[in-house]
This record gives sequence, structure tokens and C-alpha cells, in this order.
Amino acid sequence: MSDTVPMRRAAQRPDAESQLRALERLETECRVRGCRLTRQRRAVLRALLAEGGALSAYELLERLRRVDSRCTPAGVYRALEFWMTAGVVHRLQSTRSFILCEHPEAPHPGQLLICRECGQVIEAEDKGVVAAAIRLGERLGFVLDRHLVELTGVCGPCRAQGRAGDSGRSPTT
Amino acid sequence: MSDTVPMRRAAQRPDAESQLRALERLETECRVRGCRLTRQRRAVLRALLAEGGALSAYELLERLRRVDSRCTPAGVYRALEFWMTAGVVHRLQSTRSFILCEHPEAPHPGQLLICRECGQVIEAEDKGVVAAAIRLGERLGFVLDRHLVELTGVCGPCRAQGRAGDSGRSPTT
DNA sequence: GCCCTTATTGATACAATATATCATTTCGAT
DNA sequence: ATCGAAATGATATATTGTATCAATAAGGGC
Ligand SMILES: [Zn+2]
Ligand SMILES: [Zn+2]
Ligand SMILES: [Zn+2]
Ligand SMILES: [Zn+2]
Repeated sequence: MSDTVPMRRAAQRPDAESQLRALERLETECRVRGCRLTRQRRAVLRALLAEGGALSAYELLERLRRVDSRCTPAGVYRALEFWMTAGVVHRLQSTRSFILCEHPEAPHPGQLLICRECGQVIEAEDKGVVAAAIRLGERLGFVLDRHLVELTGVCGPCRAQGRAGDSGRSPTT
Repeated sequence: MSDTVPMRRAAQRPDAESQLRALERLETECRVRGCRLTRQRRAVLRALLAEGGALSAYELLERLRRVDSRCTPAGVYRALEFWMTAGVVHRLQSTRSFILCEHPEAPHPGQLLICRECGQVIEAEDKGVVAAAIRLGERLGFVLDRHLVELTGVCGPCRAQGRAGDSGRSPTT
């Protein structure tokens, strides 16, 4: 517990099992769509599963290289791109990192809640937020096709642990 | 109209005038808070005003160098950091760029709507979106202090011009 | 299994974005 | 005029993300 790196509630994500099942489904899905479920792509997915949270592309690269020293940034980004297109991985713009989708069954607009203390990321699919966003788009004449909603704050457990921070100020972009 | 670069509805932003007035206010504000409204910081603000839209840090650097060749990336980032803290500039995570706040009177959680055709960015302060986000946070036990909401799509004028794109698919992260 | 087509990778180089450090300068107050 | 805090200039470097193209490997038809 006296690690120098910020603690990370690892492997706490809902269901590694069901995600592996989802992976099976992807395998067939891929074949249908004419793209390939390759070693490297599996490796990226496995690394993200093992981490149980978000990883930057280069953190991912480091892990992959432990197994296969020939991995390159380009390869990692290509695999990530592939999975993002498939809706299996999301990119966290506010932390420049990547995380497994928790509902990879179907593409969906999601919201990512990030705890600035423990780094935990929770993915939500909140109808209210999406509806409000779409209404806003309509009001301003936009037809939206990409929702980026990342909400940063402090999660319950971290507040309970006393690491409250100054939660007094109003939410800002 | 046969330009190779994507058109940009420049200088269409609401009110360059009132933003300059807001700048005056900042000047005094700064003095109170013990920070300085310097040449470089003004330059960054002027460049963003002149552009009338979003600029990347290095696009900004290029413009500043036309006037003062000693500008450096660090300087630009420092000035941007300063203005972001002051709530005068927002960072667009999805395009790695920076844009003037349209309501710099007070800090606020905002939503940025980005047209993928013309690059136009509209800033909104939609109570509905903010309320939904806060409710979502509460539901998941988070106390939020930073809202990142960037909605990408096609604006009205661009759709009217026929550049509709495939607007059939559902919004995704 | 073997061949063929094509998606994917490996290797390398490079582009774009962002920060660290520290001596020097500037600003504003005394 | 002098002093101290804040900001800049200059330089180097870290981090993040792409381009290119020859070599490879995956999957489908035989
Ligand atoms: Zn998801
Ligand atoms: Zn936490
Ligand atoms: Zn604003
Ligand atoms: Zn447009």
C-alpha cells in the first residue's frame, strides 16, 4: 500500500467473463465483415482486460512488449483504432487513454465518469444526458453524430476515504 | 469558393466588441488577483479573436511569430493555460484546439457543438445537459467538478448546402 | 494441404502536441 | 532606485499520434 504510483481500483470492472463472451461474438462478427481478429488485436484487448481500467497507448505498448518485443506504436494505435471502430474500446480524450467498453454489444453514445483521485472510470448510458444533448443540437440546428461526454470528479469511495478535495466550486469546462 | 482548405465561417462569432469589453474587465480583475495581463497573453487573445474560431496551439504559435519571432510553444501553452484558468479560453479535446469563451463573464460548464464540415464551433450553456450530467453523477456517487461535453455533427447551413454526409447512423462516442 | 488475394504487420522515420528547466527580464510595490 | 514575485526566452525533451512500404500472415476456394 506504500506504492509511489497512484492507487488504482484494478480489476474492479463489472464482468471480465462476459466481456470474454462478447469477444467470442466479435470473432464471428469480424468474419462476417471481412476483417480479422488477429494476435495483436487480441493482445491489446487482453491487456486492457487485465488492467481493468484505462491505459494510454504507450502504457499499452509497454505491456505488449513484455510478450512480443516487436510491438510498435503504430501497431498499438492500429489495433486501438480497429476496436474503437468496432465499438469495443473508447478513447478518453481528457486523459489521452483508452478503455474497454462495458457494453460492447451494440454501438452507443456513452458518458464516462472519471475519478480524479483513484483514476476509476465508469461508463454510463444515460438516456437523460443523451436526450438533452440531442435537444440542444436540434435547438442550434445541428444533426449530431458523435457525443463526447466526460465528467470528472471524485467518486463515492474516494470521498469516504476523506480525499474530498475542494468540491465547493461549480462545475466548469 | 474553390479553395482547397475547408471553409471556415470566420469572424461570425457573436460579438468581438463585447469580448474586448470583457477584456477590459479582466485587466482590472487580474490586478486584483495579483497576476499580470502581459503582452504575450494579450497577443494570444487577439489572435483567437482575429481568427474567430478554434486554433491549435501551433497554429497560434505561427500567427504570433509573424509579430514576434521569439515566441515559443511553451509561451503559447503558458498563455493558454492562464486564460483557461481564467475561464476565457476553452480547450477542444476532440480537435486538440483552443477557442475563446463566448461568455467569459463567469466560469461555467459549457457544451461545445462542432460542425465537422465547416469547423464552426458554437458554445452553449444548456441547463438541461448540465442538470442531466449532475443527476447522472449523483446516481453513480460522483461529485463532479469538470464537465467535458463536445458534440460533433453537421450544422444547419452545411446541411442546407447539401453536404449532409451519412446522418443516418446513431450517435456514438 | 496448397495457392491466391488481401488485410495486417514490422520497421523505420517522422509529425504533432505538450512540458521541464533555468537564467534573464519585466512588472509592480515599497 | 531597489527589491521580490511573476513571467518570459531559450533550449531541450517528453508524450502522443501518423506515414510509408516491403514483408507477412490470415482466411477462402480448391
Ligand atoms: Zn461503451
Ligand atoms: Zn475515486
Ligand atoms: Zn465558455
Ligand atoms: Zn457547418
